[in-house]
Amino acid sequence: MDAEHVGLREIKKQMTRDAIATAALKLTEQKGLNEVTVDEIAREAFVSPRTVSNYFASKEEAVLAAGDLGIEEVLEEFNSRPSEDPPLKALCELLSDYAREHPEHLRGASKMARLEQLNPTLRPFRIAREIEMVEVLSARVAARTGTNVTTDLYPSMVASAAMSALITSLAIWSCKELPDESLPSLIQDAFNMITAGYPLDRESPDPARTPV
Amino acid sequence: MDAEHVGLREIKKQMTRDAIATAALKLTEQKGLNEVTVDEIAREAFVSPRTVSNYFASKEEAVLAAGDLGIEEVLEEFNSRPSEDPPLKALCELLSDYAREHPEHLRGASKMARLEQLNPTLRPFRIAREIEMVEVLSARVAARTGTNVTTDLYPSMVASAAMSALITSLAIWSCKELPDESLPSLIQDAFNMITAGYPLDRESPDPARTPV
DNA sequence: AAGATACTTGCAGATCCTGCAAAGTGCTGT
DNA sequence: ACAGCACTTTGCAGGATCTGCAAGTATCTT
Repeated sequence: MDAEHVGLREIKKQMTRDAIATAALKLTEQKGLNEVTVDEIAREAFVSPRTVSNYFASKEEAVLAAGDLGIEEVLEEFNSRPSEDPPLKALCELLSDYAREHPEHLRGASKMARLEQLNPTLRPFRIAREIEMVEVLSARVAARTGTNVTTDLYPSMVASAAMSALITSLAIWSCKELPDESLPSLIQDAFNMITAGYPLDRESPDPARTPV
Repeated sequence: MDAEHVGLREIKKQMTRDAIATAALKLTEQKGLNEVTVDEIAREAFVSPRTVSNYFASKEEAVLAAGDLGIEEVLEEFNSRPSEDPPLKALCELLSDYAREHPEHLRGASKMARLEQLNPTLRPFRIAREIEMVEVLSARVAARTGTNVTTDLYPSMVASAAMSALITSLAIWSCKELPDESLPSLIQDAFNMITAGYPLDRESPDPARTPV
């Protein structure tokens, strides 16, 4: 069995997974998640209700799977590129590059944000996924810097700060309806605020804030 | 109707709420949340199953309600004490003072952390609560500093960083089984790392890390 | 081609959650 | 005190979710 070789089985599996997720997302956009039943999603995706449960533990997870950014890939890259740069610098570059090169994904993210406001049931699950990523990231930061996740403050706090920079940037960018091009620099601003130690809380009277 | 006057009704309501939450926590500690049914919780708390649903939307929320720290109160104090100090400084003081004065609550927190590892269903709900607090905090930071939650990076990032400092400190303190007295200074270390701009990511080669 | 393996499906049972209406309990004004 | 009001508890019914299990179907390996 080659590592290259992807069987028909794998392909079909991915296809039904996508079909279910897409169906869930579509129906949710139409009627709101509360009005959508698993049976409906199943019908829309041309599978049995039982199969839906085989792929997702709940409606919510199905919807979220559809709105998935490729952030996992970014973390993957962070992992596989063992540069000597300090973690926050590397992450800043990776994320702002990603924002520059894949604006589609990020448009999708802001769509999901709106969907989440309309369907609060989604929140806990989305956030749980976010936290999982932070934990993965913490471990990698620790590995890179020779620190220890369970005993040092550093790795967890860096991971959390980086995620916060990304999420906050996205929220502001989406809320202000800024053009795609401005997102990368907004992300850089956020990271700068982190490494600058949150100027408003130090000597400088003027915060690094983006004016309205 | 005085603002002071608390009717018998209110008292009873709070009591049944506590009874249900306590019952949920107790049973979960005994058998694991998966093996606990709402009916059981109801029996343990001497109420009908329907009443359990009246108070909590799910078993998970009932369990979490039992392990509630008094962090809301701390935020309350942050709100009601309009000092001129920068937010991160004020929060650092408030939280480390709180850790010094109410170690019981924080012991409870680390118990809940263990419970959460054993019962992963709890995670999404706990985290969702955390995020809610971050959002409240963001709003207050914004109000204090004259910034805007929806257009400025500053308030959300500060709130998130502060929560991260608290959570990470608690995790490490709990994991290392440190004495109660050391928690406040650990929290201060975490806040120092924030305002110092995460030393490892700047010029200093030596991170502000706590050695094993 | 044939056996092993993995995916899909239907069904049954347990549980959860909600609306509704009836009964119980605390509250308020006279 | 007591009558009327408001809120809470409760049981019941119905719809929905989730899981294990067993049978059927498709894919993979040799």
